[in-house]
Amino acid sequence: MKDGIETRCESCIVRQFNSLRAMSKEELKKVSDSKITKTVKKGESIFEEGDKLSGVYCVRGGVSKLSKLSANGKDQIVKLATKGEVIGQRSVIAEEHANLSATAVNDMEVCFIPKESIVNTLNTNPNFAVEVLRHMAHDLKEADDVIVNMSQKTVKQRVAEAFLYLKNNFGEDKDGFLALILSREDIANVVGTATESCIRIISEFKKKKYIKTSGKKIGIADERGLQDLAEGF
Amino acid sequence: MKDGIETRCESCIVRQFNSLRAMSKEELKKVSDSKITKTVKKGESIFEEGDKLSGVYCVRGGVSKLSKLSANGKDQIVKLATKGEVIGQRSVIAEEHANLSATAVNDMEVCFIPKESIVNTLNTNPNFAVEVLRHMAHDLKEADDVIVNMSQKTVKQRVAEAFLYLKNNFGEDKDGFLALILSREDIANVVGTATESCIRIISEFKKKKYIKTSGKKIGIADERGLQDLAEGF
DNA sequence: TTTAAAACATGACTTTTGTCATGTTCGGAC
DNA sequence: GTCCGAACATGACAAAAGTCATGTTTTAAA
Repeated sequence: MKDGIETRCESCIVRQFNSLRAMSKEELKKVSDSKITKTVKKGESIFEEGDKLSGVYCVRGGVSKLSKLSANGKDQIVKLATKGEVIGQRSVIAEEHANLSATAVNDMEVCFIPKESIVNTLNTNPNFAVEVLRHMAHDLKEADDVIVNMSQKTVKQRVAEAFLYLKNNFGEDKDGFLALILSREDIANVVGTATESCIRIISEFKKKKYIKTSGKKIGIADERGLQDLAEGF
Repeated sequence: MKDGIETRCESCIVRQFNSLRAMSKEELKKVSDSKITKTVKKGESIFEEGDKLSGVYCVRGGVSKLSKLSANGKDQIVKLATKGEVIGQRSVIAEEHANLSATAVNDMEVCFIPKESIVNTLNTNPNFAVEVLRHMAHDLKEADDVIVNMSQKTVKQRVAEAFLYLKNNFGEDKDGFLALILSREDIANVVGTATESCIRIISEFKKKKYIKTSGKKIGIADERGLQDLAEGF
């Protein structure tokens, strides 16, 4: 992780997507003065499970995977955080060590915001607190939905869902391939399965024309078909 | 669900366990004046997935399961809420329809608190907002951990964990049986497996002396053994 | 450009888990 | 007490998923 170019939060577009937009001008100025912009290269870690975080990270660009190592040695990816999302919030608010590790999936630019600015604003600006609460409520709903999918859907259904999720949240390039490129292993870790099983299912989907591939790029060829599959038809 | 006996929030012990303790005397008085105490009999529903909630429910006694129906017709139990917990909070805060159904696992007493009292206090009392935020942060961590367990542990490990969880969170009776009695089907729905698989594993655990049973009561006989099993040894 | 490591891919086999069928036990209504 | 339905239990089998082995292709570094 390396320090990067200075920018002001006040004029940062990314802020529109996250709870920082509920801050007052003065609060934002304080945050901006105390923040540090950093670049994180693909594969590098932002923080590790168990770390004591002294602040949060606002994602300006790139994508981070939030994952947790399980006893069997596999890294379950719990969430993918992209432009506009704030990571590390939960640990800072709960005053706990990080429960998840954050790793750059591709080159990233993040702003580190010391926790004091966040905690102070939380304690004095109810608008901000409620805004953060709303975001957390949303994350919790998503997590609950993931629990249901993990426990009730087959691996094949979950892989299909993962592709639809990637399309809806990260979009496609001009040739119709998913804009976010993940390794087969990462896909397996999102879905919660063995890498080999994941690869096998990708091969099957390709054979059945649900998807197309080109190198490690994957494109959705039959969205309706994938949807039906994910729903269990 | 039936209306019950009047009590005042100000003197309710249950409040100590939840975010209501961050309310001021006056705020609490308003809540107390607007709340309705209800009794819910075992098996009855408090609210259903998709309902528009007009308030939250504070659990005074008994246990509620929060579950979601999946496409395959099974009801995944996402959380068990007990004395002191507030349910429906997430939906009210996010201003969304309920994502989960709440059903009484045994006879319950709950207080319905209209959302206005909650929302007003959130917007004006940062202490309360932060307190709610902390609880939500805790729930989110738990949900993340469940995701990892669901995707990386075997059914056997998850059943073992479920028993340890029930012991730690609901305790045991004088004879060493788990105080919270769940049907085999409910256990299966917590663990995310077929009822038959769950029953089979219970039989196996009994044979191997990890647990003892008496009717539908289950007692932990070898906690260390169950822990090792849950960790994958 | 060569080359070694990592990522991708597939076959063969095992283990885990789900499903269907069937039977038993238990608890409450009558 | 008798009866009925729900919950519990178990066997037999099928399907899903994991593991191990092995080979191929990419990628990135020397």
